[in-house]
Amino acid sequence: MTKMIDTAGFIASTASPPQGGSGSGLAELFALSGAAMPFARNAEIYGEDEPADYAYRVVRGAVRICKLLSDGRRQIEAFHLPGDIFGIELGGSHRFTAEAVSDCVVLLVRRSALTGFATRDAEAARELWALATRALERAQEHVLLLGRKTAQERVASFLLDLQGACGGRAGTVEIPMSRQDIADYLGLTIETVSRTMTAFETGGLIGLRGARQVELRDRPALRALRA
Amino acid sequence: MTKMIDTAGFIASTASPPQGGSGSGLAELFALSGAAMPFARNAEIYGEDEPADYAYRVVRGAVRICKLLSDGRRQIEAFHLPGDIFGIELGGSHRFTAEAVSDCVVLLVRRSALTGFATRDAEAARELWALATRALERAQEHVLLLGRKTAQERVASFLLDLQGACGGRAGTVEIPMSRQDIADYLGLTIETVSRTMTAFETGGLIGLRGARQVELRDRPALRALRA
DNA sequence: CGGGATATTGATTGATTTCAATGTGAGTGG
DNA sequence: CCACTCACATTGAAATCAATCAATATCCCG
Repeated sequence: MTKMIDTAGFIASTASPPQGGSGSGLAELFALSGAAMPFARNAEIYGEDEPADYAYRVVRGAVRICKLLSDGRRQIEAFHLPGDIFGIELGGSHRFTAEAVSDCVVLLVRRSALTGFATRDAEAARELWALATRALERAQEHVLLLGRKTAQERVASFLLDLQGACGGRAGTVEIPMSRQDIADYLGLTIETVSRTMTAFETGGLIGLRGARQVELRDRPALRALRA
Repeated sequence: MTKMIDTAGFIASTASPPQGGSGSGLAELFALSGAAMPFARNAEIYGEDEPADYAYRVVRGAVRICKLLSDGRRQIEAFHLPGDIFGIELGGSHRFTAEAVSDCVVLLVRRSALTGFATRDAEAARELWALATRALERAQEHVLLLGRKTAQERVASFLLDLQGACGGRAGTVEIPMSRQDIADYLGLTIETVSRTMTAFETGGLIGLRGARQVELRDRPALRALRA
């Protein structure tokens, strides 16, 4: 018996925070004092080693957090969807690059506002800790994915996570990112991702309506594959 | 120009915390009210899904945080060395298993003591956040390692990280874990780890004095390899 | 001085990458 | 409205790196 909803995915969907009472203080902070900023597809939101003076919250679209290795290799560390907060750093500068996967809108608040808030309000401080810990949990799942899983297992995991994150009704998932993005997230090549998707379709596990729309036809089989 | 000391390794070595003033409140909490507990090599410190009622701090020895997949595959998420704090969870239960890599001693404090401390003291709350964020940074580096790196790059990274963590003088590193542990951390097989080490020795990059002691002979070459 | 776990080395297999070509679809301008 | 184009995706064949299977070596400990 597994949980009804995978909590392990790359998206927390903090849009509507779970805890009751006063609601999410951080989300409120963004809502009240956040400056909305639009980014075009593939635009850089912040770059590696740039000063980390702001925290960000996705309003619309999707964002990728990634790093470029010396040669061309790129690793996407995480995707962020509406409601997700990202860009908060321990040190003074960003350790990764953030880019718009699609046209998107994010809210910005000054880092100082955030830390100040957390210093004054114990609940906000806990929320900040919870945020970091959630991010850690996602990164840990990512490690599990990359460490010892086959291409099929990775793609199956990815599709199920995506379904959990932006799954519409009826098991249809809109994929907001390119095959290259998926490959760089899963530690595979686009060719392998493509081949695996095709194999899943051939096997009746999924249905492909173009490259960006997938129907999860056999969720149990996908779950079994995710190892 | 790279940093003199890799901050990216799997060990923070929080033994002597960097910030001045009152010193580390959390470390102090462990020192004052922590209960010391010894574990034999390979003993389980806590198991996956067990209630997470305690936080832990390594005093002596090494600890591995890992998960066993349905089939035999195992992924080690992190190693913890003296000074490291581990086992703090967002939810009520542990998401991984913690085991003693070698005979070791850890200090335990009740989770409630920790959270209570953080609620009362803003500085402690920040420290807790910093702890989670450091763990996140390590996991992110781990993702980078596993995502698109060759066996050579992984082993080179590992050795350099280890040197940063428990490196004695003169570039000699005591490896506290088995080849199997290393393999399960790097997402490789013991055979590949072994062959890579041998290749490094043959190439003059390292010297092996038994399996558990390595001399980093050509650090620049190893750095170049770590990609 | 065994003896069993741990590590190294060797030969072969296999999954994924790489190289290469073809297909498809969205956006644009005639 | 259609053809063009360019980016993106799929498919195919070959190469490669690491895994697997198998045997031997070494080290630690009693």
